[in-house]
Amino acid sequence: MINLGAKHENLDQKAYSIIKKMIVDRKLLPGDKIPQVKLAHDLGISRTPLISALKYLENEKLVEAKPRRGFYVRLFTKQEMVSIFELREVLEGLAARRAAAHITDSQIEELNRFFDPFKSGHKITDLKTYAREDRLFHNFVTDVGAKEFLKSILQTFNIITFSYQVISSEGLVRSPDETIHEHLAIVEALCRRDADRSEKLMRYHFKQSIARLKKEIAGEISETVGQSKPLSEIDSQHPSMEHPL
Amino acid sequence: MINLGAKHENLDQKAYSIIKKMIVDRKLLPGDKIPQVKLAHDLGISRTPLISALKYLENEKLVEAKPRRGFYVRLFTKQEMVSIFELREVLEGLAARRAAAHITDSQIEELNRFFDPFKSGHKITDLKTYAREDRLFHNFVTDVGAKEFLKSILQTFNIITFSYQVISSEGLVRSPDETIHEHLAIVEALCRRDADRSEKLMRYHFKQSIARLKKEIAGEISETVGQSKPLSEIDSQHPSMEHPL
DNA sequence: ATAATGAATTTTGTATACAAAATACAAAAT
DNA sequence: ATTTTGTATTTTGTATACAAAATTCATTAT
Repeated sequence: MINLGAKHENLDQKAYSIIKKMIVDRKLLPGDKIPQVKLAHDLGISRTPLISALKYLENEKLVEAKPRRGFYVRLFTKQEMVSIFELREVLEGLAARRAAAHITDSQIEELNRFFDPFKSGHKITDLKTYAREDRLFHNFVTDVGAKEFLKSILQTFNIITFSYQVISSEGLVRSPDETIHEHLAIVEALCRRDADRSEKLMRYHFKQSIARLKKEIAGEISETVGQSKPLSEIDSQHPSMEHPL
Repeated sequence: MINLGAKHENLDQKAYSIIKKMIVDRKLLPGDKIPQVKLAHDLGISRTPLISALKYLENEKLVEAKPRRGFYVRLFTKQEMVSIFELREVLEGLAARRAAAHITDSQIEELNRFFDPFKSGHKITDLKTYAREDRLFHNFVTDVGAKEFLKSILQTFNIITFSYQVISSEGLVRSPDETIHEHLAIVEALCRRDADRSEKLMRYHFKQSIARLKKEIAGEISETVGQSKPLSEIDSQHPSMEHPL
């Protein structure tokens, strides 16, 4: 039995962090019912602060309250995932622009080490590790470029995205071989502190995933993920893009 | 399986709506402490569901929890208001684009009646009525163009904006005579279902307000500098101005 | 007069109790 | 073998109790 104690932080805040981590780490899976009595007991607290934490998570959309039947880890439809990606496109675009403008030298060093194991050009097979790096990368850009409001919204969406593992394994919408070049291009733009390009590339990255999600919904694509065009062909491939490179 | 009674509201949801309305209606002002016992008594409930409601509002940033000293109606600095407007620019831009694409004929009729009392071209003196129309207009675009996530974020920002009445009266950043043309132009673009133009005009509308807010802040800082504030304090204020999110 | 001290009072954070609702399960009916 | 009904068990929503912390306010000291 874990005992959180009641010293400085309130119990509901601690419960909140722990439950959130359980969702991120997939100890609690989308659709799961939250066992209040058991969880409260495991955490060594009463139901009161636990319910406070769940209220908080409910507002963050990570948890859903069904009246008179309890709290459930939120499940998202593919349509809802499209909505979330549309928001992430706009918001992480903004975060990337800000990040490019404010990134420090030491943060650039750190950023340059992202995706190191995947720079060889070989086909990427370790989906799990790649997905982790993907998540950490997006969180890093958020941390550098966003504060309070934007940060809290994006952190939540990031969790939702990677805990949503229906479309393809590890929550990846597209294959690593397809996204690695986009990721590296964003890294490069950020390291060069090119705000406009960072934003455009980040948006493009999301536009591609949104297009893929929509295709999945329309049922026009098979379970095996396809191959995309190299980044250099973006302009000619997408004349209708609002922000061509 | 149909679930008929799944909508029955718990006391915390009712308390949530009422407190939210009290903030919108300025019965509770930014900075005010929430008197838990009194409020619970007034609402005829115990502190338990009241605190649940406050947790919810805390996550929505309408209320702030100070550990061991209670809940307060959130107060925003001008810098934070700039952050919120920058987010609104991006998000309401998205909402406007989506609204233009999805608006129905009857919604167009409704939209066309917005700002009717202010179309005469005469100087607008009734700030209170104009501010109300302004708020309703932005909420209407949100309702038409946004679902779940975007909608709940924007509704909250809309409340914050209009409950923040420091810059100018009724929460308006700029005068009606300055914004009425922008509002009418957005209405027209939406009624023509011109998605690109709707987004562009909505963004422009916000960019103008952001510029005004930044001017106000810059003015205050130069005044402060004029009063020979220590250099260290000026330095520490500078980054949060450039990097508000 | 202002500041410091320290009871008295209020408020907060949390546990617990309990009725009402939901769920699980067993027995009876189709 | 299902479906239905009835009952026991669990879970939820909410009130209440209470220790610990914060606040108030009167009193004493500087």
